[in-house]
Amino acid sequence: MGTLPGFRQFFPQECALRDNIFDTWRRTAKAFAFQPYEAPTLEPLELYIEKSGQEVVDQLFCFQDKGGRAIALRPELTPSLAAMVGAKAAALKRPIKWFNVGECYRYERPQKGRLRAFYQFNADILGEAGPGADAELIALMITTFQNFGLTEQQVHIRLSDRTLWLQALSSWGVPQEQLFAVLNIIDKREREAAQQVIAKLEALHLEGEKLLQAIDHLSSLRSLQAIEAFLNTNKHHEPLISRLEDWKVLMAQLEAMELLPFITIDLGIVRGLAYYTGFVYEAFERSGQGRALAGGGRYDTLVEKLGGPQLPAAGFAMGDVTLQDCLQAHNCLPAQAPQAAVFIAITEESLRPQALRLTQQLRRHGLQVQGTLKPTSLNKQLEQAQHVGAHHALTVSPEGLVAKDLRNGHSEVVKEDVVVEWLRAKGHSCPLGSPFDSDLLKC
RNA sequence: GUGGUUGUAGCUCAGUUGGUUAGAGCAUUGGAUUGUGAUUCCAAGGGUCGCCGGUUCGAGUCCGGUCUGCCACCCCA
Repeated sequence: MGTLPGFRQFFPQECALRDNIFDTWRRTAKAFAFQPYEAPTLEPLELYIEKSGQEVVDQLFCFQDKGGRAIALRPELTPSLAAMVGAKAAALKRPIKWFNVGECYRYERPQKGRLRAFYQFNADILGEAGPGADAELIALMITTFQNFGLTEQQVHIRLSDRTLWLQALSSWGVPQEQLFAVLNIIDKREREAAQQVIAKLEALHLEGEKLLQAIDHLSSLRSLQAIEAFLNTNKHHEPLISRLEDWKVLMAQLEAMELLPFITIDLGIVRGLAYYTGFVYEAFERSGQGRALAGGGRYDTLVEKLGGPQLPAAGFAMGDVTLQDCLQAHNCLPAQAPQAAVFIAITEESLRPQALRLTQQLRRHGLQVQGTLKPTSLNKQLEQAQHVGAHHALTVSPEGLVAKDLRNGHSEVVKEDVVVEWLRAKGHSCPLGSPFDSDLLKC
C-alpha cells in the first residue's frame, strides 16, 4: 500500500530539508517579533462555508466524525486564527502579531507545486488598520525570501488593492450590489479572452466593452503616479484620493526598508478568497515559472463575521511545496547538516568502556557524537565516521587519545581532560547549548 | 472534477517482430586487501515487470479497465 495521493513520506533527507525551511520561517518571524500560536488541524466544516469562498469549499477534505459532526481538515489557517483572536480579543495587546508553521489540506488534483497535504508559514497582524501593518507583513514575506538566499532578480511581489478596485468601479458607475461579481471577473481576466469578459459584464447589465477597457488599463499600470493620473481623470472622487494616500504611506515604508526592488504594482491580482478587503499581494518567481510562492492581504471583516468584535486584520501564507521547487531552481537549497560532528573510534574492543565514557561526556556538552555499536575494524570505523559527515574522529588507543581531522587528514594526540576545549577551539559549537535553553529557536 | 501522458530491483535505465529460470550501473550488506578512512577485488540480498481482466500454446512485450505519478484546465501555498 502506498501513501494517499498528494501526501508525502519524509525520509531523513527530506525531513532535514523540511526542517531547514521551518527553521528559516520561524527565525524570520521571530526577528519581526511575531509570536507562535497553534490551531486545531480539524475544525467544524461550518468554519469554512461562506467564509473562504466557493473555491476553497470545493476542495475541502471533509467528512462526518463518529459523533455525526460535519468536520473538515483545515484548508488554510486564517479562519482558525480569526476565531481564536476573536474569542480573546479584549485581552490581547495590540498590535497582535502571530505566526504559525503547520500542515494544511486541500482535496484537489496533485501536480507540480500542489499537493493535498502541505505546510504553510502563516503570519498575521490584527488590531492595526493602517498600511503600516501591510508594510510589516510584506517586509516579513520578502525578508523570508532573502533569508533563503532569493533576490529581487528571482522573486517579486505583485501588489494590488481591492479597496482601490471597489472605489474605482463605483466611480465608473458599477452599482454597489454588483461590485463583488465584477471583482471576480477581474480576478479571472488574465486567463480569459476579451469577448468572454465583455459577455460576462454585459450579463450584469454593464457596459462591457467600455468597462473592460478601463479595467485592462488600470491593471496594466505599474506605478503609483500612473494610477493616480488615470484615476484623476475621474475628478475628485474623495474616497479614491484618501486611498491613494494609504498607498503612498505603504510604498514609502517599503522604500525605507529597501524592499521596493521586490515590489511590482499589479492591480491584475484580486485573489479568489472571499474575505479579502484591502491590499492584496502574491509572490511569484520573476520568470513567471511556477505557482504563487506566497499570498496574502487584508481581511478587516472576517473576525466579526466569525462572531468576534470588529477587528482589522491582515496576513499572508507561504507554502513549502512551491517554495522548495523555487529554491531548487535557484540553487538555494540549504546544505545538509552532518549526522554527527565527532566520531569516537577504538583500536581494540577492550577500550570500549573508556570510549563510551568519553562519548557520553561529549554528548552532555551538547556535541553530536557517534561511535560503532558493535566490534568493527578501525578502518571500518573511520569509514563510518566519514560517512556520517563527522569533522573529527577521536580514536581511543592504548597510547592515548588521537584526534584526526577528517577533512585534511591531520592527526594529533590530545589529552582527554582538555578534549572538550580542544574541539571547541576546532570550531565545534554546541548546537544544543545548555540542555535547558535549547528551545529558544523552536516554537 | 475534465483532458493528455506515464508505470520493469531503493535510484537511473536495458529488455530485439510476444518464446525457456527478467538484466546492467549506482546504492545496500558481507568478505579480502591497504592496517588511523575515501582505493581495488570478490560475493550476496533485493523484482508475482503498478494492479485486475482479456487475446494467445505462450504476455514485461498486444488489448481493455483501474490505480498511482507527471502535465494542462481549474485554482492557489
